[in-house]
Amino acid sequence: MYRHLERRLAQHVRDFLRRTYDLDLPRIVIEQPPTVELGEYALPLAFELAKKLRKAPRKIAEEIVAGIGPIEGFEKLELAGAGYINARVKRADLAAALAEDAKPPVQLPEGKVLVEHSSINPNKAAHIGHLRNAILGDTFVRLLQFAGREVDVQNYIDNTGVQVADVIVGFLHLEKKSRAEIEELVRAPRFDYYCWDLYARVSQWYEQDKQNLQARTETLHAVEAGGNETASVADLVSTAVLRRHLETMDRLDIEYDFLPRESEILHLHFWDAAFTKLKAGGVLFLETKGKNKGCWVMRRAGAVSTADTAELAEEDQKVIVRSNGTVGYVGKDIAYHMWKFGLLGRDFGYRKFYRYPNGHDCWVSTGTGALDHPHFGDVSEIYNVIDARQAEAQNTVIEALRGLGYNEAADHYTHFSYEMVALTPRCAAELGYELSDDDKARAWIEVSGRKGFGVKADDLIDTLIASAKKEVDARHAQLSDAERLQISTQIAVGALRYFMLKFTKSSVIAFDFKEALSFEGETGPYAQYAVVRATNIFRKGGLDPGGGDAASVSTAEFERYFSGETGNEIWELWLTASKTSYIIDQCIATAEPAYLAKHAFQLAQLFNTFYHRYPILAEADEGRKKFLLATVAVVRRELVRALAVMGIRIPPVM
RNA sequence: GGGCCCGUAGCUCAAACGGAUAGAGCAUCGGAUUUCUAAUCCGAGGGUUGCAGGUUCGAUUCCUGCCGGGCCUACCA
Repeated sequence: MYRHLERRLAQHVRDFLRRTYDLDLPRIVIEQPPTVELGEYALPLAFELAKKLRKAPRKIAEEIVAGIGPIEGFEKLELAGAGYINARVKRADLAAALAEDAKPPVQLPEGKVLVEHSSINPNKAAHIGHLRNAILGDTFVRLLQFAGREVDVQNYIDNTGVQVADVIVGFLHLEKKSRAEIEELVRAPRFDYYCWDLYARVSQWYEQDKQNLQARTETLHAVEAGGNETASVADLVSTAVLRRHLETMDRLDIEYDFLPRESEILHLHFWDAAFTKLKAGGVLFLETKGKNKGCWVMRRAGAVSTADTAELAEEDQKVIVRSNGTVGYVGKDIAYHMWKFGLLGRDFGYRKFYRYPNGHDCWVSTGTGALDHPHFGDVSEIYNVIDARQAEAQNTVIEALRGLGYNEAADHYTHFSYEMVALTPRCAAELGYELSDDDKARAWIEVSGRKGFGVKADDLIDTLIASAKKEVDARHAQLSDAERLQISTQIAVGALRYFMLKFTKSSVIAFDFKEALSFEGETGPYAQYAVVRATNIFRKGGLDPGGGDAASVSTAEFERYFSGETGNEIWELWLTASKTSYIIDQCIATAEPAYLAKHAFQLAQLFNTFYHRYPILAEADEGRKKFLLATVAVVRRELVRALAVMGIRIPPVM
């Protein structure tokens, strides 16, 4: 509702400026006044117009306020300060619309959206860095779905890369395991933990003797080529680890629709199709001299030089095809992204891979697969949730699309970039890692899968559940253990998801158990608890928490209860509740889910203050009680909604 | 060397296109509970927004330079 009124206000102001001053402003800036007493919207545009109109800002503001006329849904406009125009909405009207959950129609862009996230190398257990990726990605999916978009969720699986080859080297060369032994291991619980340790050992083994790197090269070639025993073992191992990753993410209610794998990008010759187009389009150039002689190269994204591709200096070149004829990962990524936009002219085979407990199927790519399958790819917009370190590679893919003339696609390609999760030195020490003096002085230390340095995702989730369970056990001894465990899990997931979302994407998270395990203050459980309290009011009162019997407050009653100081205070709660879809729009437009986390916290905070100040069931005045109940119903509904978009559920009790 | 990001309270972070008195949480100190559950609420202290210039009616935000930190800059992915 809030965003609907904002648009109407902007439209009226725009019309007025055109009519009165013959001015066309592309953007009408609309803000929020510092306090709700001053109104619901603030327009600083008089300052901006002062120069153009050669008048004092106050004078312009006066003219606008006097001349704009009535606007549906608004009480009036007011002049404030040195030239602000504050708009007051008709509180009762907005509240009535909110109480009945009115949803003004919105225009949606055409076409499907594809979100790629997680994309964890299937050679070891997932860690906290992967959790940030998956939680950001999954939340963005939910944001888009809330806004009404159709979304494909993809998780790219690099099952033929160096990292998988390394762990296979571990099985075959270090441990000299037979296929039967590996098959046995794969069936053990948390097989990904085994790989975590083995992968770290392989890295050490390489460092002991550079000769050992020979095994990596041979193994990688065998895995890429396919159709041999090594590749078959690699498939066995990477598939088992992948399954573990899906299980881990499912604990957080994160699901995928499709898992495109690099093995199919290779074996279905996606690259050949892309290569032909890239050569024909002049995007790639065969270097004939210098360091990159014999390689097909393209302009590196961000290269300053404006020279032709053929004349680029070495440092501005990005090697796409090596001199031995093999293609690097950026090349494969270009082909994959042409497929995403339906520009490649080839498709994967598909088969079902994993069924979630709720019955949803996750598909995987294959050579020749099922005839009957959902249609993936061929979308109009994509978001790639990939950490900031890969910005240049992502931009190179975008430039390749542009170079081929696919500007429409390039314009709708968003690198959803976020910073890494690192460990505080204290956290690293707690985990038993030996730190150099240099490391001890740092603000954070980067997680490293190669060194086996990090916090594993399942370990963190287990710790959170155990910590929540202690609290739940102490508070709800009458419940069964299974019930207490389920509540603890919901709290743990709420805490973890909120923790990963409360930071803006550009902020490095310096991970610390103390903070992550907190259930108080600005946390997920704080917001969950507010909903549980709201629900309790209805339960104790024998009422429907949906607020069906509370939605019958008349406009006149709303007007009465929203006046005065108390009215302002409760109005602020309603106003904040009305902003959920507005905030969600902002999150999508800026690709920043943290705004929603802040919003949910703010709403929960206002509710807790309200809850403390107004005893509702004890309210003697029936009309006022009905109004207070309507307040709780609306706030509860919006809070449940906002949390659901963040993938956070509400426990029955806390 | 070049490119990108960051620097805000003791700590961890906010502040949408430049806007009204820079806000939260944690920590510290002081209060609130026979109540719709205290995983809560109220209050207090805590800031030269890294430094120096510039643009502007107005700068944490934009521009330039400097200081400090991180990442990228492989015929790895």
